Amino acid sequence: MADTNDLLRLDRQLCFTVYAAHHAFTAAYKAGLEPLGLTYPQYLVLLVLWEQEGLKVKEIGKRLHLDSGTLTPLLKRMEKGGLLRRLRDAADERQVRIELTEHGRHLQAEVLKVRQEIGCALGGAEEPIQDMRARLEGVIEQLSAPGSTRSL
Amino acid sequence: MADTNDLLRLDRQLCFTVYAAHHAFTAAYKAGLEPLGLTYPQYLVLLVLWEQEGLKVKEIGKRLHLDSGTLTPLLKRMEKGGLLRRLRDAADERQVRIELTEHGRHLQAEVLKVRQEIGCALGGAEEPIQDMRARLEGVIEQLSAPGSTRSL
DNA sequence: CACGATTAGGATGAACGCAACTTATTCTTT
DNA sequence: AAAGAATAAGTTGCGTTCATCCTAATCGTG
Repeated sequence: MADTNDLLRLDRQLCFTVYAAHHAFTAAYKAGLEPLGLTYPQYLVLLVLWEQEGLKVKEIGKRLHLDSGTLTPLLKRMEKGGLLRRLRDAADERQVRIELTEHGRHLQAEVLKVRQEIGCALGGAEEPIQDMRARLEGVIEQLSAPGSTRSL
Repeated sequence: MADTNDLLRLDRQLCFTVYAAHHAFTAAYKAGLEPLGLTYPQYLVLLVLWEQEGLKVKEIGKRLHLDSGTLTPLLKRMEKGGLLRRLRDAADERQVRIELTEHGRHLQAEVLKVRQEIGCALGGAEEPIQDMRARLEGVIEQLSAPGSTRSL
C-alpha cells in the first residue's frame, strides 16, 4: 500500500535519481575536461558547434535548452578562452554567429578521448545505454507535453 | 561504423539526455512548487527532513550529494522563509541540527499533490518508472565507482 | 594537560540557469 | 514611409553548485 511516506521517499523519486545522475556525469566529465580548460556546459556547446559551425546563439540555445541569459556570458567566456569567435551577422545585425577558432576545432580529438573513457566506465556496451537514453527521452517528452502543463 | 561524428553526436549522449531530463523535471516541478514558495532543491531538502527530522547539515548533504557551501545558504533561505530552524547542537557545537517548523511540516500535504500530478504526467504507471530509475542508479554507481576514477 | 589531527560548518569567488527587463534591429501593415 | 509588432541578443538579479580557504570545536596520543 503506497502511503504518503512511500510516495515522497527520496529513494523512489525518478526526478532525484536524474538529478543525482546529472551530478555524477558532471563530476565524471570534470576530471577530463578541466585539463582542457573546459566546463561541462562549454563541452556541450562544442558538441553542437562541431556538428554545425556558424550557428546563431538562438539555435545553440534551442539544441541545449538554454536561453540568452545563460548563453551570452558562457559564450563570452569561451571567446575569451580562445575557443570561438562571436560575429555579428552582417545581413541581420540582431543575430550573432558563432565560429570556432582553430583551437576550438582541434580540441575535438582531445575531447573524444574523454568521452571514450566515460563510455568505458559505463561498461562499454552501447546498446543498453542507447536503450535507456531513448526511454529518458520519452520521459522528457511527457514532462514537456502541452497536456502536462494543464495537469499542473 | 562509429566515427568521431557519431560518437560525439549530441543526440546520442546519455549525459546530455540526463542533463535535459534534469531541466525538464525542474521546470515541471517549478510550476507546482513556486506557489508554495519553494525551489526544487528546497523541495529535495524537505523530502529528506520529512523522512527524518533533526538531521545535521552533513547528513542532509550526504543524502542529496551537496556540500556545506551549497547547503548553508540554502538552509538559511529556508529558515528565513519559515520552513525550518537551524539549531546548534549543545553537545557538539560544531554541528547544526535542522528542525522543521509547523509550516514546513504541513507543506507535505501540498507537495504531495504536486508530486502526484507529475506522476500522472508520466503516465501514472509506477513499475516502468521504477525500472528506469533503478537502471539510472546503476549508471551513477558505475560513474562513481573507484575503478572509473582510474580510467579517467 | 598539551599538541596536533580531524571534523563541522561557514565565507568567498567563479560558473551555471532562469525570469524579467532593455536595446537594437527587422518585419508588417497600413 | 511611418507606427507598431516581433525578434535577437544583452543585462540584471536571484538561487544553486562547487572549489578553496578559514574558524571553531572535538578527539587522540603522549
